[in-house]
Amino acid sequence: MAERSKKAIRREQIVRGLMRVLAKRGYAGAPISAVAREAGLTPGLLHYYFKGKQQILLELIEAIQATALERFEERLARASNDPWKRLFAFTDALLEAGGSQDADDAAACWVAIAAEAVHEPAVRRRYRSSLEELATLLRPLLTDVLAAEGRSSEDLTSAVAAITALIQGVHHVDAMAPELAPAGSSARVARHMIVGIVQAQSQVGSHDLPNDAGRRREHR
Amino acid sequence: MAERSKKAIRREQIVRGLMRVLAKRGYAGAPISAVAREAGLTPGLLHYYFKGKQQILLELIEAIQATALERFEERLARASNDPWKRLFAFTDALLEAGGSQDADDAAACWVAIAAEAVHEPAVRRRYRSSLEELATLLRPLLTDVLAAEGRSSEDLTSAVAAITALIQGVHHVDAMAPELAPAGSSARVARHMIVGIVQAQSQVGSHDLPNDAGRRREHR
Amino acid sequence: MAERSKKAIRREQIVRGLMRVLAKRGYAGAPISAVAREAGLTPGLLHYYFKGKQQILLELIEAIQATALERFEERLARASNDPWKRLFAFTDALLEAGGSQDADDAAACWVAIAAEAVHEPAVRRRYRSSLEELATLLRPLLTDVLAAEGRSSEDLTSAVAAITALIQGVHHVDAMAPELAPAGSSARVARHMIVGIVQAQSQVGSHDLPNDAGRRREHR
Amino acid sequence: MAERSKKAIRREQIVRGLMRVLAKRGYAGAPISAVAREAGLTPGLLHYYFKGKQQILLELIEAIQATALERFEERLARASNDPWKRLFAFTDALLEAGGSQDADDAAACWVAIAAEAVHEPAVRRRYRSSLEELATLLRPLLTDVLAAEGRSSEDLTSAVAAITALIQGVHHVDAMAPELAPAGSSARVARHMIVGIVQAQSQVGSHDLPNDAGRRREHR
DNA sequence: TATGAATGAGCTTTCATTCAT
DNA sequence: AATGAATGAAAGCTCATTCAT
Repeated sequence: MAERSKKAIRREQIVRGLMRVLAKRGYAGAPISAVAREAGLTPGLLHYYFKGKQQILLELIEAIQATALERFEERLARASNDPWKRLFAFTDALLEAGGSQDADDAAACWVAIAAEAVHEPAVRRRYRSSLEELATLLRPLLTDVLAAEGRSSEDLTSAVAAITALIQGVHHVDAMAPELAPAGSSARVARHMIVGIVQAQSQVGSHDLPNDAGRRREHR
Repeated sequence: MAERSKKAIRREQIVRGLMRVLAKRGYAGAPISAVAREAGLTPGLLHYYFKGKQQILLELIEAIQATALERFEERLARASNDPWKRLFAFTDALLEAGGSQDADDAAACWVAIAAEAVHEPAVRRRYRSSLEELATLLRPLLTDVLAAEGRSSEDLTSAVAAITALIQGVHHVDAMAPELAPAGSSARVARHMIVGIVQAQSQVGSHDLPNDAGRRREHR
Repeated sequence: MAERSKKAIRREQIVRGLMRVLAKRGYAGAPISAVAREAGLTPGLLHYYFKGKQQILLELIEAIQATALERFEERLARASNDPWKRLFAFTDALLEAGGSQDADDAAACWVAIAAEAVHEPAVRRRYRSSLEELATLLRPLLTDVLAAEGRSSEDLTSAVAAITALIQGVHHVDAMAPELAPAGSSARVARHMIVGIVQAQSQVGSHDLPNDAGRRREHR
Repeated sequence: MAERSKKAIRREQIVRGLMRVLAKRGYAGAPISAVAREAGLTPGLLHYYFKGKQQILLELIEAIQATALERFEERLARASNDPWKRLFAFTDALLEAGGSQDADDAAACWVAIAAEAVHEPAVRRRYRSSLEELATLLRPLLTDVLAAEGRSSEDLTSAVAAITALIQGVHHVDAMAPELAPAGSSARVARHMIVGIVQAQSQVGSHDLPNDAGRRREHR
């Protein structure tokens, strides 16, 4: 068990080392030697615990995802059975930023990871399965909300995709141009948007939206 | 004019070369030699027209932005004075994807550009000013819509940030996991979300959203 | 003649361009393009007037030498028939520095030229013939002084070499560590040394110098 | 100790590699690959032990200086307390050439180093401090000689600069046109000049040298 | 387990020179 | 005479990875 523990500790050390360097300097600016230095280890040792640099990145993706999902679990446990609260437990958990250095680092890393995913098949696979996992968790939460609001679930897929995209976009803007969005407002803004999506759901798909949107008001 | 054209043509050739390679292989995977090959030129010549690799990237950011804004201008010219149509001219222009190879490439590039922006100050500056330009264009469009809907503009900043984030996120998902969102649904989904945001505007800021959200409709 | 003149003017322009860049940035830091810019010409044109970069350097060596010898001629013309004055006309002409920008540039160039001469046979040849020309001019001047002082000319060769070395060394120090020698003192210091050499001449070659030097005083 | 030795040995190997290539081909003609080949190492390894090419050069400057000063220490240890002998221990140590391949290489290197010093601030700094170190060592030696000869030390600075310049110039001529000076005569010639300088010292500063010089002896 | 020396491939960039115009 | 676009060969440097210890 001490053996197993040592290995796990080392791997975690290394993954955290990559996270910190990646957040500050990007993937190309994160040579193994810098990651090793950040982790307090030597370059050679990284290859003892990981087959290659990419393996560390893959594990980082999992780690970031796992951390976000842990936050979700915690919030979910404290949430009542109210479907809205459960849904927001999810979005708040994923959009929590500025709270900790780790959360900020994770957001910055996520952008770098996405860039790698564009052209590295292995990274792309892992990255996609992260997105799919989020979608899988999100789907029942959203279904419950729609049910509670008396809406149909016909365009559920699009709504899930939209929320997923929104989450990515918020990470993006938080990492790159935090001054665009008032500090800490991300989660709150996202809640508004999601409320909007759910409200819009009922009209979606059957109308030419702009005209309809304008007319809807007139009927008031 | 032919003189001016020669230089401009070469630079455009090079920028397009970077765009294509960048979309497929990422920034680190886009060596000057590959960009030159893609552009049908020699590596040395790229440095004749550009001071360095980063300069090409900066020009690419401008080019992508310019192309998107051209699409916006076109749509705006064809749009009536209806504030909703004008707003959607903007979002549709920015989210149009799958239409052309260039548009898809641009979306993929945007992710790579963002990753560079995280740690390259010059790229970050240009990237930010792109986001700010979008926000600047978006603000009056959204203000008009809110006015037409009889809503206040008090939380305009957050709404603009939200839409900007959404656009980035959609590019992200389109580039990385297009199967999450049904083909070509991005622009339509975005319209729904924006309608939702505007509708949500009136309640924003005064209520604790999760609790309120579920009940809001019931009270109507 | 206008044709001939044009060509001569251009070549001089180019050589002066190299001199200025060479003095500031060294040979490796003096690309053809920079020389052309300094000369107000285009890179292609330099190769029209010179076969290659090295040719310009060779002509620069001649130009610097010619300028120094012109200064010598001028001073010699104004000097009386006093052998010492004629000798100092030579050393002063070669060590004049700080007087003009050109003279300072020339000193700095001379160091760069020497460095090229170490490994470029053609440069080395020209450089050596410059030194030999100086030696040739110096020899009769020194002979006359020795004769006037009633000294033998037996170690003339060494004395000439010594003065030549001193001139090079002064250029060296002037270019690199001007604060070591009080401003403008080079020529004056050199005069002192040369007086010393001539005075020492008579004892040179037959004694073990240190012992002798010490004893010489005792005999006073 | 073996650990310390390994690193020190490698660095010395590399510095010597640079010295040999530099002496033959100049700085621009001494690519890292050639230095590595000369040292029996691979190019990548040079960057493992040195941050860059310039760092190797800086270390070479120190090494050459250190070697010369070691020779000086040796000679000084064997010298009596005679001030002349001690002074000549210095000049002989610095002008010893033709004795070893290393000494010849060092002289040729010195010219290349000077050329770099003209335009590379870091090299210039190190080069200057070498000259200043020489001056610092030379000053007390010369002061003692002047005292022993009953001369004042009023123009000590100029005399030190003059001797320093002479040493540089002799290296220069030795490296470039050794046939100008009879083989091995450098040190001997330098002795003569220095004796001359010391003798000239007493007249320095009070007379207009050229006019006076010829007559000086006659008046005695 | 751990180290860090060593390698080699690959990158960006510079530049003398050529040449069509 | 003059331009400046184009080439291609090199250079310095970085870094993932391997491996002897």
